[in-house]
Amino acid sequence: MAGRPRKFNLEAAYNAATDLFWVQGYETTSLDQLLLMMQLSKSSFYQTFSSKKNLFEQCLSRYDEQSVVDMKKALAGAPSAIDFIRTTFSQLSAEAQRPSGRRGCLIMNTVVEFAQRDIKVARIFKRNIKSTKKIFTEAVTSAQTSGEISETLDPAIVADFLVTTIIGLKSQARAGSSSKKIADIADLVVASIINTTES
Amino acid sequence: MAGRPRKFNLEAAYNAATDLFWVQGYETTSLDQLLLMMQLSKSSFYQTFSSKKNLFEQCLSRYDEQSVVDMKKALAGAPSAIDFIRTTFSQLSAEAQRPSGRRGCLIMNTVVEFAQRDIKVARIFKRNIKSTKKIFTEAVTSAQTSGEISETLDPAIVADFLVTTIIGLKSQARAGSSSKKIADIADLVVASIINTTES
DNA sequence: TGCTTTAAGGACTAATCAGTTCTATATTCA
DNA sequence: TGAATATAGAACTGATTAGTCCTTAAAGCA
Repeated sequence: MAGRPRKFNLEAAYNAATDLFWVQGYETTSLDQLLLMMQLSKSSFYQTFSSKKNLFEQCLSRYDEQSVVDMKKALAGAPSAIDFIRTTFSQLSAEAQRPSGRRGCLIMNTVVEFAQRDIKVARIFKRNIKSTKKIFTEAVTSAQTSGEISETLDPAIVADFLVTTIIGLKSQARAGSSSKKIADIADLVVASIINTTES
Repeated sequence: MAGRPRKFNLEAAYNAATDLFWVQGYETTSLDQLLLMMQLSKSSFYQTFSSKKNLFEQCLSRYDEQSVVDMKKALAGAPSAIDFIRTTFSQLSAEAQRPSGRRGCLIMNTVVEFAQRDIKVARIFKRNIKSTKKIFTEAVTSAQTSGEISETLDPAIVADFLVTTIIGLKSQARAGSSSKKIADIADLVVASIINTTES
């Protein structure tokens, strides 16, 4: 057993592919572009990833997992729950200053591109939304306990509201809205959940 | 001069094309699908619309103009500015019950698909955002005068905030979120701008 | 040395794509 | 009637697509 070991960096190849899909979408990204960016021959590509579609699904899953890990880490490391929320939103405007922050959300981009017609994509989207919502629900509940968010609000709905605004803000970033504009909106979002009572 | 008059309905053809692009996006929609839905021969298609890209740009422009006309009409016909805002958001959840309400926003879908790489698309997007924002700014200012929204808030930022949440909610609708969920979030959005003070 | 696997590259397939060209027919007005 | 335009349909082009196949070389381990 045991043959020649893989020469290229699998992680780097996935990242290169993800970056391309993230900027261009699935359909618009050609195999040639992938091979170029991933620095792979066609042979190595198909031996490792089977197909363009399969690679894409793996990139999506990895993106999902990574983003959830990042958020959990951010919540766990934050001084308070409301601080986590505040930081999450202010990061959106900071990131919008770099091209990499103007790619939107890979999963939302994909949902827009594929809409209803791909079950695997829909599954990954639902999993990601569920995980994200859970983290924000925890944060909101915690902020309610410490009195920063009104207890009259349903934490699940506030979480959905926050996720919705993040989707909107990331879309705006992809569309080219200024970092300043995104910062202003983000501030209003955070202020609104702090001051709002009764659902 | 004067030859045989056009037999097919131009308006209906545009609408059929727009519906297809709206659901599927530009790249994924093939010429064959367009000819089928528009009920046109290839000859008539190219004679009338020149190219797939040109038709798409016209569909986008028409969508932009129509949506702005609709919003202006809604604002003008509403009992009050805050009522216009409330109705706009409750319509989002009502529409999400029908498949036609789960297509998202054609312009935002297009921006996600094309991102930075198409100037004409970017222009239409900016025009639409500007018009939409202007209408909401008017509504917010009016609601501030009548005391329903705090005068400490910047109407331009509140307008941007509302546009952002609409984008987020329409994306969620396209992604398949339930009408109930959208209604809950929409209610929170409206409540948040009514109760929030200081920007 | 053999077995196994990776890698690189070139040739190729089969499908699909938007768009063009051509012929024949239909319908309007002057 | 005749000029002008619309319609229909078929044939075709040229480019691009993802994916397969095959050959040759390299690199690991037993």
